[in-house]
Amino acid sequence: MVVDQLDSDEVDRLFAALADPTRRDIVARVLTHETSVSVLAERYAMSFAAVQKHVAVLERAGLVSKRPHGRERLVRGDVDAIRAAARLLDQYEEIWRARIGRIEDILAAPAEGDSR
Amino acid sequence: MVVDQLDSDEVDRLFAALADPTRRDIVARVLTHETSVSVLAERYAMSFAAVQKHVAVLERAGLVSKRPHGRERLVRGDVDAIRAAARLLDQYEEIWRARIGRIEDILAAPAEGDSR
DNA sequence: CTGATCTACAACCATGTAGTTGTACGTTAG
DNA sequence: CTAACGTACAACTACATGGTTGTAGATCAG
Repeated sequence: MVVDQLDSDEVDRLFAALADPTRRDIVARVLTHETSVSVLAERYAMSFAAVQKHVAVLERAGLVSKRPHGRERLVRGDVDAIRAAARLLDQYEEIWRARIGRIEDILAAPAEGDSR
Repeated sequence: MVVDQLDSDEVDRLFAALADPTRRDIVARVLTHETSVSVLAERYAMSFAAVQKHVAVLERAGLVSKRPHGRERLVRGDVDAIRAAARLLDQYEEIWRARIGRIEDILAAPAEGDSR
């Protein structure tokens, strides 16, 4: 299990990595099948090197990891990174819910200085 | 409520907008307080125009919206966009869980050709 | 061993992004 | 009315990013 406390740079890399359709597709694929980079590359209308770069971005973000298998590198998705991102978003929703509480406080309090 | 079906470009904009610490901070702030752009700008060590641009990025991503209030524009966070992003991530986790099912199938099946 | 395959990496180009400053315009305060 | 304020937008710089091609090192197949 991965440490759940992400610093700002890690969050940057996480969301930035997810902000590209090719990379999201790669993540979805390697979450189910561990796949070599070259097999991945066949699926996309770009060069092998371009796919390699996308994988590197995902790896720096912690969304995938590679392991050597003979001459190929098998890429596999890391669901923990996705959960960490999801937790982040949940925290924003909690901030939002806290606001509701305050509004209800305001409504519950009798209007002071209601100078309309 | 916002339409929940996001196309690829919208997802790109969503995650890209979240991939910046200043923008995440702005979102957190305006989720609780509706805040003018100039008041927001005081909080960050950059020019007013730079903050304005960040707000514009967030707006294009659907994470905030602006409403005119006299000469100022009040920015408020939209939690629906955050929920949409969270749902996206949940879908990746579901993809991952589906893989588990398949692994269990493999384990359940008697080993064929178990040539160790 | 030799050739084909998979990967890594560097160099390069085009484009987008984050920041700046400057200008212009509507709105509020006095 | 005039001055100050809040915003919008354009132009510019610096740098990151997504793509390319080319080269080189490991590893596998025959």
